[in-house]
Amino acid sequence: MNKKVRVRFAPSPTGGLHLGGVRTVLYNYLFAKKHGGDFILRIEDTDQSRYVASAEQYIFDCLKWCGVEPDESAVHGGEFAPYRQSERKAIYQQYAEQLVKAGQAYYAFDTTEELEAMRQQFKTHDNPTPQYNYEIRERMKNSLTLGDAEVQTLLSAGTPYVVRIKMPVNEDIKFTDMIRGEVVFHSALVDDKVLLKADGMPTYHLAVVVDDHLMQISHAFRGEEWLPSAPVHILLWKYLFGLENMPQWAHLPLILKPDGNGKLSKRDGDRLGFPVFAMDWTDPKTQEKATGFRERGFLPEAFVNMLAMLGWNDGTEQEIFTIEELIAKFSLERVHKSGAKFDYEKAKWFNGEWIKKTTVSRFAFLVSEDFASRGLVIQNNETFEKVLELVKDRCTLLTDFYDQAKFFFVAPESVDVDSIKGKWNDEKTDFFKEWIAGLAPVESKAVALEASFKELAATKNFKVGELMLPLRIMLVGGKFGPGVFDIAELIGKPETEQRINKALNLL
RNA sequence: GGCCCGUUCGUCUAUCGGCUAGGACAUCUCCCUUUCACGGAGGAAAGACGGGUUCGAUUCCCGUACGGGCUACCA
Repeated sequence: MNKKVRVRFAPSPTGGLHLGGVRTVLYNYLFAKKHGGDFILRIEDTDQSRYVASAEQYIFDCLKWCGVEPDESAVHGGEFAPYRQSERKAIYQQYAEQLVKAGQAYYAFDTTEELEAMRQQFKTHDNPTPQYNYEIRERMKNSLTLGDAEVQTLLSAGTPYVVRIKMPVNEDIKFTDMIRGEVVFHSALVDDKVLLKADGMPTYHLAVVVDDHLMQISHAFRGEEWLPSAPVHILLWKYLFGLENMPQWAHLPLILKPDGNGKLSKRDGDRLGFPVFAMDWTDPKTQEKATGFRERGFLPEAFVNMLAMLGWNDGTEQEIFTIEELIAKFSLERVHKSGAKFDYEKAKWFNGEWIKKTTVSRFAFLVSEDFASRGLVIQNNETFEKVLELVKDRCTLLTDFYDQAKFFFVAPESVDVDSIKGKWNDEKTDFFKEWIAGLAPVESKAVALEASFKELAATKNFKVGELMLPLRIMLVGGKFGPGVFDIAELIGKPETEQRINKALNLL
């Protein structure tokens, strides 16, 4: 390994960025940073008709939020620009031509209808989906079966064509995957994949090989779903740039649906009620909306931590890692081979742990934004942070703070007096009136409030227990929240008095 | 159908031939808390199956079964 470590991620901008994608980026990033290398972001806008600039921006925003920004990309620049496939079109065409000239690829003029007819014709019970392979290509309309003159005529007439790779008839194609070890494919079982489409754009197969070479990629990470097409890429490397220059491959295990089986899809989020995208995402084509982890109230540190553990661990029992720790400890040898079902409950647990260990000032602003979006504008940041500190142990998502802390700023709309009505009497009413009247007009500390409360209860022969729940319900509205006297201290005497009186009227 | 990959508690996983199979999430019980959480203690819960190799297999090999991925002019 004498090449500088250089990895890349190549998202399709129209697909958003979901769990599997973020994890691939993350492993790329961790590996590059660990080895002092670079992380490049290339955009797979192969289908120009669907290319949307805002969707590309979305990818960058997600990576920025996650803290795994690329060193080089269409927005960051760098020595291997351009980074959008659409802007590299001519480069791919040149390599496709080179392959055709060398007899390693060929022009194919078959129309969609002709391909469909072929599939119908050769379809059998044992072979439901006939492939355009070494046998079939002899019976199709391409530069292998047509004479040179005819091919030239078609070409000069502007007949649409694609370039297909010519798979060898009998060859074992093997390579060593960094995660799976040696993998062998037989060339006869792989079809003649399209390399260059009729619109002149490359398919992923050509683009990935050409760009990995030109961008000097040393290690290539991608999902396991790409494993079956690896032989095409290996062959392309052999033909174009030499196997000795090929990056090392790592095929990552898939992230699976929590229920049943299969790859986690965008749909599963809606169906099961959890996010699958890093941030809120609107499909540019269908306008379908999907919520993101960020908007659901996840801290990026927790999101990244959770994703890192879905397919890797350091061999110890540690589960909470900072990104720096992940970089230091990440190793491909410890990446798992089998897919992992996504567990939203565990994801929330990670977030709860991160909220607990993070100082509130780090996310106070985010929470205040959430409050504001629900119509509660925070005026005093100092008390706001005190409140967050008080309730943070009860929150697993940033959006939980609203329900847990709302009553500090506005009196509860509904007060659950039913819970205490049954055992209520005039003596209790008198107790509360007397207690509140006896309080110092300015601020009182929680301990002082508690002492005076207990003292008065004792002189009036009440058990403190009979009065604590009523006080809580008066101030909070229900049976939840942190210590009552902490609440009373923070909301201040006038507000405390008001809430008590309001509740007494209801009783 | 074909090819490829995989298989330890419900879920995520540890184990690189010696295992009373460990941890975490979820679940259950108890404790703490004059609320709800947090926290603490404990319980139940796993090596797909069949053959080898070996003194000894969860671990290595081979079959079988099951699961997944791919099988487009999508990535």
